[in-house]
Amino acid sequence: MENYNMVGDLEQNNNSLIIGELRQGRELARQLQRHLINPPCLSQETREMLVQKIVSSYERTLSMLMNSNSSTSTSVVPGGADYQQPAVGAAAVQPTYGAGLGVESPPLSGEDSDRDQELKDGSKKRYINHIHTYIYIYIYIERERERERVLLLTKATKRWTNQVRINPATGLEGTLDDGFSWRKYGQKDILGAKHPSNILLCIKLKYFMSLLPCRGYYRCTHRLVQGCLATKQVQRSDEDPMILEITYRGRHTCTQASKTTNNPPENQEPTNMTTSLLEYSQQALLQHGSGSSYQQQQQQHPEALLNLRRSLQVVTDQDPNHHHQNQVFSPAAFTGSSSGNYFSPVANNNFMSPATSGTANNSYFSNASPSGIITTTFQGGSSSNQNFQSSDHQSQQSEPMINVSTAASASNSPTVEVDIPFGNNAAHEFVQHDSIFDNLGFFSQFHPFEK
DNA sequence: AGTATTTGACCCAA
DNA sequence: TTGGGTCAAATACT
Repeated sequence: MENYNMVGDLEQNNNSLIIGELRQGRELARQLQRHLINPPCLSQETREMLVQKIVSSYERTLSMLMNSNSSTSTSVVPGGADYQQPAVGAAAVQPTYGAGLGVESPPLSGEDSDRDQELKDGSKKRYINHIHTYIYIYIYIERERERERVLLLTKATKRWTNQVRINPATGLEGTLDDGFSWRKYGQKDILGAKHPSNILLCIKLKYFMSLLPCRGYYRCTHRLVQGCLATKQVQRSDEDPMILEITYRGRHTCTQASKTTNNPPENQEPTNMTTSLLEYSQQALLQHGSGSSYQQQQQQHPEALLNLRRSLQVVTDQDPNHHHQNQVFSPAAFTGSSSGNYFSPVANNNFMSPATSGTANNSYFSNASPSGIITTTFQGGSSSNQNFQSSDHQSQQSEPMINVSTAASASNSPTVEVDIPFGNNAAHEFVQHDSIFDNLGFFSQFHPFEK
């Protein structure tokens, strides 16, 4: 009897402690909630301290529960004369919690077994509720942290812009491959754009392949796994539709930053970007000259070209056999980096020979002019322009092959995918050009049915 | 099946 | 209210 009372007292004490811990945890969570919902008035350290306190509180509670369970399972005999059922609050912390933690509960017997089982189930539910609450708080805190990080990135980090000029005579001049892998997460129309955004209107106005003025949003592929917050936006320049603006934000903190020799972390800043691009291009030229990707692409090309041609064939109402120019590309053949729709603007263009290009006319895609100008400018911080004249390229063994494949999104926003396989860094980009074909000279080069 | 892209909806600051 | 930026379900691709 005395022994039971002693155990009961100990249990009461333990329950009180547990309840106290839970209440403290709840209060801490409420504090944190207030500070997260209201405008931030706590430092990151204070928040982390609060979180740590909450975690500690729950850990202590769990520890007590475990102890409580182990002690009662060995010394308490349920149903004893002086055995006191815990108070309502304490019921939530009875030894039966142990079941939820994988700890065996004391065996039940006699008439009280059903009643104890009910208590056990109720306690388990409350326990699970506590755990859920904790998890919710944790998730909420983590989300807030992430939002804060992104906000910081948006407002505080440097931005710089890399501009790539599209030469009407030769196609895209330059690389959009910066050595990093990106994942597109959004696209928006650019308001106030000078060019029509309605694709039907584009067709009426003979804006064949006139692409919708929009901005693509990209983030580092490793954002989720490695928390890399680097982002970039690709859009056509408002001043010059033949210039693509690639605006970068934030440094890469992922493993790419260290692995990508072309773009070491410090070169993510505007000051060194030009140098990086120059070195990058030169290295790419060398890699391409001895690389095996060229052969591979040679083999891919005929089929790809057929796909391209099929996609360009649009039958009109007037003449089913006539290939009309003022139509939209079929999306299917042009999406994806591995579609392999290669055609090069460079002179040395063996892989575009008629023998392997099906019925497509080689002249549509090959151009006598070698690679022209890459205009690289930076905004914010230092600025510089770097022109890569064709002579630079000709001095190399081989020129970089520029894969320009056309693509159309489901939103009727045809895009031009520029895939420049520079060595192993053959990242691809989808770039919006809404007036590439406004220029008839440029248009005529890429349209295989009007020459 | 796993991964990437598209795209309408949503949030928020100006 | 509007526009920039992001989310996330649907879809496409490999």
